[in-house]
Amino acid sequence: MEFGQIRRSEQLPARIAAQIARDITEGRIRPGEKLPTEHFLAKALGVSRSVVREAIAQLRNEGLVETRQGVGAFVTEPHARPIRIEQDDLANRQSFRDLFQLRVPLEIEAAGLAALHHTPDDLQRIDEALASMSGAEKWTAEGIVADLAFHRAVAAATGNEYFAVFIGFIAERISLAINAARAAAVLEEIVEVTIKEHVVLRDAIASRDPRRAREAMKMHLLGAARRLDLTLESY
Amino acid sequence: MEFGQIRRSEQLPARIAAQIARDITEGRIRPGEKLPTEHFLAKALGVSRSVVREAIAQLRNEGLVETRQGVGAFVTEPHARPIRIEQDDLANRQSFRDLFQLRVPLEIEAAGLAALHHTPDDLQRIDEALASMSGAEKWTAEGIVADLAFHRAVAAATGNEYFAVFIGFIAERISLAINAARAAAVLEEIVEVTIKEHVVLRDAIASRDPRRAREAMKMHLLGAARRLDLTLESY
DNA sequence: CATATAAGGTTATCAGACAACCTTACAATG
DNA sequence: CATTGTAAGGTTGTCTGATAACCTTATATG
Repeated sequence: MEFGQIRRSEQLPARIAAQIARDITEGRIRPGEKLPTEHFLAKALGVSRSVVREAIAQLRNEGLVETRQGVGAFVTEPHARPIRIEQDDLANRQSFRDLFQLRVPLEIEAAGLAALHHTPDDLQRIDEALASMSGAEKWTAEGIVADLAFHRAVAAATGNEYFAVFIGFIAERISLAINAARAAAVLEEIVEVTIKEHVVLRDAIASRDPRRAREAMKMHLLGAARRLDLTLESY
Repeated sequence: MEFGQIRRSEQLPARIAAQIARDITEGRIRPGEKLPTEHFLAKALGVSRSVVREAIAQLRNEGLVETRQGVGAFVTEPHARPIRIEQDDLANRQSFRDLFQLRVPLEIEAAGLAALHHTPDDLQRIDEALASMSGAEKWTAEGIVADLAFHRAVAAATGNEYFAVFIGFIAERISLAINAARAAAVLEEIVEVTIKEHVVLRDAIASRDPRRAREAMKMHLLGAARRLDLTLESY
């Protein structure tokens, strides 16, 4: 039983912002159109105007609307939005598999780059993460942190800032989804295999042979997919 | 002189949010640390608490902080945040190259999956993007939109929601950065080569041969990198 | 026709109050 | 002594009401 994972209910501004955002992204309010006034929204939604303002501030920050004092809030033309993946998004198996599948080529490439570019500091960080993982007796929060740290250390060793950002982002969400879906005891047998594969990967990176590192990462991820009962294409 | 383009002075919440965000991203307030209380910030900054709250709502929406009622606002871990890449971020060549390098394995994998999974609708959308691109006389906004549409259509044909999300995000940022960095005339000669490579890729996907599709995407992207004077590792 | 002013409406900010929640300290109980 | 309950103090979340700043439209004036 894992405490500290209880979700707090969302606050009013966030809920209202999400609802308006949905209306926008689903085309019910189109670019150039004006949102109802703050006063109207407050009345219609049964909240204070402050809450509406905070929601609109969020939408403005996301670039979904722009406000003109004295006139109103207008929906902007669609443009690039950040990538977000909430824990709820990965509750269904298909989405989880999709993200895992995305992870594979990224981390294989990262392994190859890490073999080419790692520094002694990078290797030390990889080793520290490995050591933390060996110490974890079970697939507990510590083990998850160590597994994440290992993958992040590999990504950082690529010397490419965006591999570090994207892999850190993806690996964390996958780990959290696994943790949310599994009882700790079930994962215990997986840890030993994972550590072995991590060691092989570490050694491959240290050998500065990118082909070997890529192969080791591929084996590790395909093994992880199998252990998670995920079917991925192979060719 | 462009009227209607005059920048409105930023509102107080946006300015305060930006300042706090700077303090966070520049390490003056670290992950896990608590922000000063709303009351304190309002007094220190000489604004009302509502303004502070709107600013914090923005930061919360950006994922930079999380708030706990009765306790305070805390800076989140970097990997808990959404992925954002602003156009400014790609103004320096190293960052642009890093993102391009990240793009390569993703789109190669996407080509393979698209070869396996595409539907007739997917293929039609790829063809429509190709047709739009052939019609563009120059590397104009239309050409950029068509190029993006092509890559997005390929990503959508994977049948994997996250390939679509991530590749769409990355390809768009790269296209915008290229557009910002180049005069239109300089890119004109690139268009013809790009179209040829797109056609080869399209045919490879349609053939349902993932190896051939991957090879075609690899050639296209490595060619694009060469044309952009980017040096990528090969192995 | 052009310019100035007034009126009405909307967003931006301010101030103050109370609700809900959290943390800490202290008292009561077994 | 350990555990449970309660009170106090502080913080965020929401509400109410007011004024400032801005925008648009209508009307008056030269």
